[in-house]
Amino acid sequence: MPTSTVEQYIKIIYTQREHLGEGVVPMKRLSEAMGVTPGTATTMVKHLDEVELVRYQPRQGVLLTEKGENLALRMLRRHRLIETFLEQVLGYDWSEVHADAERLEHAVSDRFIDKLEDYLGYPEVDPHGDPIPTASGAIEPAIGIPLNTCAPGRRVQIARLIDDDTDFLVYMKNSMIVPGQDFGVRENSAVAGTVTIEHLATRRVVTVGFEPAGRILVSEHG
Amino acid sequence: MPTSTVEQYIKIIYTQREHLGEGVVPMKRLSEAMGVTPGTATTMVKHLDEVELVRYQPRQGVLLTEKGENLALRMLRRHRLIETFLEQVLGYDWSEVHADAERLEHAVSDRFIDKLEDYLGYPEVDPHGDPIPTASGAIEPAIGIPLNTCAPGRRVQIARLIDDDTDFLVYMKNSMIVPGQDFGVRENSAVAGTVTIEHLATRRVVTVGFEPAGRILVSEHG
DNA sequence: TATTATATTTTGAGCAGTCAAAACACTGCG
DNA sequence: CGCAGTGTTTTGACTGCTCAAAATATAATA
Ligand SMILES: [Mn+2]
Ligand SMILES: [Mn+2]
Ligand SMILES: [Mn+2]
Ligand SMILES: [Mn+2]
Repeated sequence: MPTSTVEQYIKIIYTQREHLGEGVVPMKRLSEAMGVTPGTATTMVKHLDEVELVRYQPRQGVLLTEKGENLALRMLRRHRLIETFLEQVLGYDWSEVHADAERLEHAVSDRFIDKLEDYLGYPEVDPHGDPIPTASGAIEPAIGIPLNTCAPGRRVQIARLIDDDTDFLVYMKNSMIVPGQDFGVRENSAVAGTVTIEHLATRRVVTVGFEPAGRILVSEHG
Repeated sequence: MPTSTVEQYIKIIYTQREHLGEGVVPMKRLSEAMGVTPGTATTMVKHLDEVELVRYQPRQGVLLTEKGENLALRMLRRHRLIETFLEQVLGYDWSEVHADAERLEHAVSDRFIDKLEDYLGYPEVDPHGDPIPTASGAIEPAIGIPLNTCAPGRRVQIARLIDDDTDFLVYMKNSMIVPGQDFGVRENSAVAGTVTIEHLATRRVVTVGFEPAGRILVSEHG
């Protein structure tokens, strides 16, 4: 059985790879996402290669094997079902759900997760809009396009927020930027590096920087 | 913050001490309950003494300090609320609840536990009849007297079962010996080393050995 | 092409927790 | 008292994970 540390590395490699869109995950990126020195990540990744969870190309980076991908999806499933439970059942604030899930995901059994999923009524996405893999490892393609690619005049609905950073989530929540809310794009200025949107229900206008706007995923409609 | 290992040692020292009734907990007992060699327990206990969680008397045994007792009660609270959740909400079988709680108790936050307690409606005992400490560390004295001290003719109600061993619990459950059930004591023979009781609702008769009968705690009534 | 900056790997060390086995210290007899 | 049995502590070693800092490779720039 993999240790919690191994589980965490594998999950991070999966999500970083998703972030990147293509290619291998370089060590700098991995070590930063893990909060660990680069040397530590190198050592670990060599070990993960030994046990066939990743393929490690020295001086290039790392990729999940089939086996690694399965483990990653199992972890994502755990993480997201736990988040859903914390929010919907225990009444956690939407933005404080992440830290607790980060630890619980390594302590629960498969039995726990399957019963929890049943109790929750087989939700398809977690509170941040991320899709929840099934017990067999199937996952819906994550929906949404980055807000910073949307032209002025479009109407959009918030679909997902990348949920790594609590401060980011708190800020977005205070600005009504949560999954399901409808906005109109007012301005999208590459030179100014900002995107301005208006919350349709409250007419409230918010301006966010280009980088954070990339972590707000929306579906265009209308 | 204490590690999970430290949490586990402290919790075990508390429950072993409770089992013993009085005096210090000797190393053999501790190491067996922890599933660890005696040398390991000695090393650990010296460290726990350093950080003021226990008082260690070499060649005698170990006792919790005030600080250690607080931690123990916090762990017991976690363990028992989690067990209650697994049984009442997720629908775990009464006898398979323990193993999962054993890991989860080290991964949950205080926020989690307090919200869970609220969600469960502030239960007073867990599925095995063990009292649940409050957030401030208060605990009801454990109720019940050992079944092997009950005279023939008495009517008793099952109050608690010592929940360390799954096989024990499964057997008791199959014999209707679960908290809340009423029995009549038919025989209590020190020479034979057995106690025979009859389940009043079904007239079913069960005989158990003296040692296991000591782990069945009942309240006499009627 | 030579130089510099950056990413990566290697090396040596440390911490928490564990075991096996040897050394030691107390029973309680005979 | 002396000795055996049992419980306890000590010692040396190992695993998993980590860091700091030195060594090395690659990419970028002048
Ligand atoms: Mn995690
Ligand atoms: Mn999420
Ligand atoms: Mn435990
Ligand atoms: Mn219990």
